[in-house]
Amino acid sequence: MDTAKPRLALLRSMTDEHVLRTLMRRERATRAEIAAATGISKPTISDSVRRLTESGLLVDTGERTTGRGRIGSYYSLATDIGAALVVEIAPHGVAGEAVDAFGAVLARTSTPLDRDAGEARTAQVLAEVAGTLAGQVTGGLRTAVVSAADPVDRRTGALVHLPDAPFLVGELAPVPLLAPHVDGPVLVDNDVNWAARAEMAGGRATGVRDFVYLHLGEGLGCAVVSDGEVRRGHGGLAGEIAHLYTAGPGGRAMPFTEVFAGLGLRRPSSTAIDVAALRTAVTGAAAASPRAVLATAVCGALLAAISLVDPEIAVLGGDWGPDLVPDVAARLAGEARHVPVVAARVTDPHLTGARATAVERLRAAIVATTAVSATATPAR
Amino acid sequence: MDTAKPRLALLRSMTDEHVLRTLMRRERATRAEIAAATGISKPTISDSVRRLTESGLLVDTGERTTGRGRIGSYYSLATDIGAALVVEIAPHGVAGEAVDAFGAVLARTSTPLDRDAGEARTAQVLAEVAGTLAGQVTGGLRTAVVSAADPVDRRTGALVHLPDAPFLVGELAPVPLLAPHVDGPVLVDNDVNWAARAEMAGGRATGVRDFVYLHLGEGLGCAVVSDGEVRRGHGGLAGEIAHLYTAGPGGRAMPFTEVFAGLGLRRPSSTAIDVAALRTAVTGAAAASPRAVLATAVCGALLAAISLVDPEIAVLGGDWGPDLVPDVAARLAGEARHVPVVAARVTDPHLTGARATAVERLRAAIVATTAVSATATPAR
DNA sequence: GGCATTTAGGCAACACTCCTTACTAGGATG
DNA sequence: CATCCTAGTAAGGAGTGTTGCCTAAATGCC
Repeated sequence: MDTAKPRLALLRSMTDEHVLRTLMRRERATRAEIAAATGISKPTISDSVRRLTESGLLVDTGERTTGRGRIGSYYSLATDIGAALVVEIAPHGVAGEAVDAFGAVLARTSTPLDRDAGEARTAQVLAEVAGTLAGQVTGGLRTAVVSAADPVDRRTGALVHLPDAPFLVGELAPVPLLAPHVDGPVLVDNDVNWAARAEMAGGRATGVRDFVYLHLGEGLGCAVVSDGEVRRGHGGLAGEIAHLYTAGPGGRAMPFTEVFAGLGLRRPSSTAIDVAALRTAVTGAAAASPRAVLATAVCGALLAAISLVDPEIAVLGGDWGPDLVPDVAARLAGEARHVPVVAARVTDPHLTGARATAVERLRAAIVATTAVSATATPAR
Repeated sequence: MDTAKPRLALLRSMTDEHVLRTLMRRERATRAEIAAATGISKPTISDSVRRLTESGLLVDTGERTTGRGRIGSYYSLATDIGAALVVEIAPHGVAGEAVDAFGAVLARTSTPLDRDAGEARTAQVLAEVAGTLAGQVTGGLRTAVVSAADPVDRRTGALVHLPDAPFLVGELAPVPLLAPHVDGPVLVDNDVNWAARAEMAGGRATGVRDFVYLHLGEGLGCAVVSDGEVRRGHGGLAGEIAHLYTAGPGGRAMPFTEVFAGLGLRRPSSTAIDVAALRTAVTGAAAASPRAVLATAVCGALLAAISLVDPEIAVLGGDWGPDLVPDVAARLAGEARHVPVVAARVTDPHLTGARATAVERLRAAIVATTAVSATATPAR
């Protein structure tokens, strides 16, 4: 049954949720202001504020209203209500933030890493970042959201290595590493998905409920957004397009990743794309050919996405994705089905996307403190 | 704000919903039975049943309990509470059903059509089927769910013709055609998506939340199920894979549909696949070659789906899809990423899938009769 | 300076919902 | 015929949210 059992306590917890969510948007407010904002009557709001203050979630800030009329008391969320951890794990380093329920960044830290620092070192740095930030917030970390530059197993949150794709961060399991510092759930997803969420909330895909975000950098990735949500698939590997068959040099069908091998655009003894070499090949005057080959290959991947997910637009991101927008758009326009192709806009999209989700989840955790439990009492 | 305003009327409507949904599962029940099933107290249930009876949604059936103890009265949904229309539009004819809130089929009718009956004739038959069924149910048709053997525009519900794909049913707009006979919303989706929903609810994909359903018949189609829902994409064209680039004869990259043109497996002067010819080519002893080409092409399409949506399994349906399961499975097993490939199981999947959704939507419409409106009263 | 105005908040009464705890009704069971 | 068992009812209570009126205190106008 999806409808909760009707109990008076349910109404009360709904009122409390309205009050809390209002104060997550407004920083501070008097009871009369909360009543006006929610449409709930003043006595009911007063009751709720008294309850929430007693349970420690709200505090009287000591500030008082000025201006005409009776002086009112301002209330706000308690300062020890907790924070959320946001972490970005990339081959070049680990960056972390602690954000509060308003979305404000309370603390920030980052540690650079050598390209081949190794998994043990990365794990150590990740734990250090979490520990540092946990020590800087009152109320502790109540949830964590992690962006990792590798595919993520949806169930365990661990990073996974796909054959013929670069393993940038390496064998790493963020969930157990963060558990000592975070008192709550840890959500791990790959950086491409976070970038797509960032574009959806304020970037080129604002308000778009169905689109794809193609990440073209050292690795190849794609985020699939359907009905307003990033879809991760059964194991979390949705959008891992390295093995997608596309058109390579000479019109031959081949996995996307092999197109780069064929063009000699891979880093030495690696499956990672050599971004510098690729840019040179693409910008060189006499180099019309590799550029056209790449545009065709990208176009093939886009056609697969168009066929399967019917996006409203396609966003190209990553180190060299935006450079190819005109070529891909022109090439795609000649196909039977096509969509607008635009370049990604959000800078630092991985942290930006993860931050918004972290705030959401922190807010949900706070609200859940007062929510009536959904477990129905056994029938008699 | 996603949380409704807390009002006492909300609790009451939740109680009413519990009562109604219980009687949608049980056909008839006494108030004490409803109380036991929902966990809500007997007096509250009695109140709710009185309200719902007065408003005409429930009726005292006149039946009485037998056995020890005081005699109880059985209640059930009113017979004039309405029904849902389920229609399947295919090139070979139009089939329709009227189903009640229990999922029982109240009436059924079908009209065969010639292959080239034309759109006007199809529209006429559709309206006739709806009119016939509307006249056979008390309470009228409160919603309709339509399965059509062509791509469907998600916003308008109209059938659309994609280039280089067969247009089996033709230019048809079911929504305005059904409007005179249905007092409520009309949902149109293509037959492949309904088949996938049928496999999800009792077929090969029972309980699977992420999978793809490949329809291989006269046309080529695919249903994408992510997080337990069929994803339709921006315009409703998700899964229209005719133009997906895959590997054709000689390892050349080409749109899926052109593979069949290259093999001479299209109907004369048409973009539709010649299923009879295909089966002959595939079962013929000396015909190992076209069979391998087809398996490879299907495998390419599957790889695209695996890359983009990460399914748990792949289901092959359609006229000749199940025949190719062993070949495709073997071919796919050699790829870097693969999933189990199984044959579709549900017979008559289009009506089966649509029926379940129709019942769901009918139930929701009935419950909405009593629900408190979500529109908050303006703040004062 | 005096006074009406304005606004936050408190209080009391009310309406409503659900629950608990009896209690009643009336056929089965022995 | 006494007892048991069960559906339903009645009464009372606890706990919501709302309305309407009141107070307190600062502002602004005359």
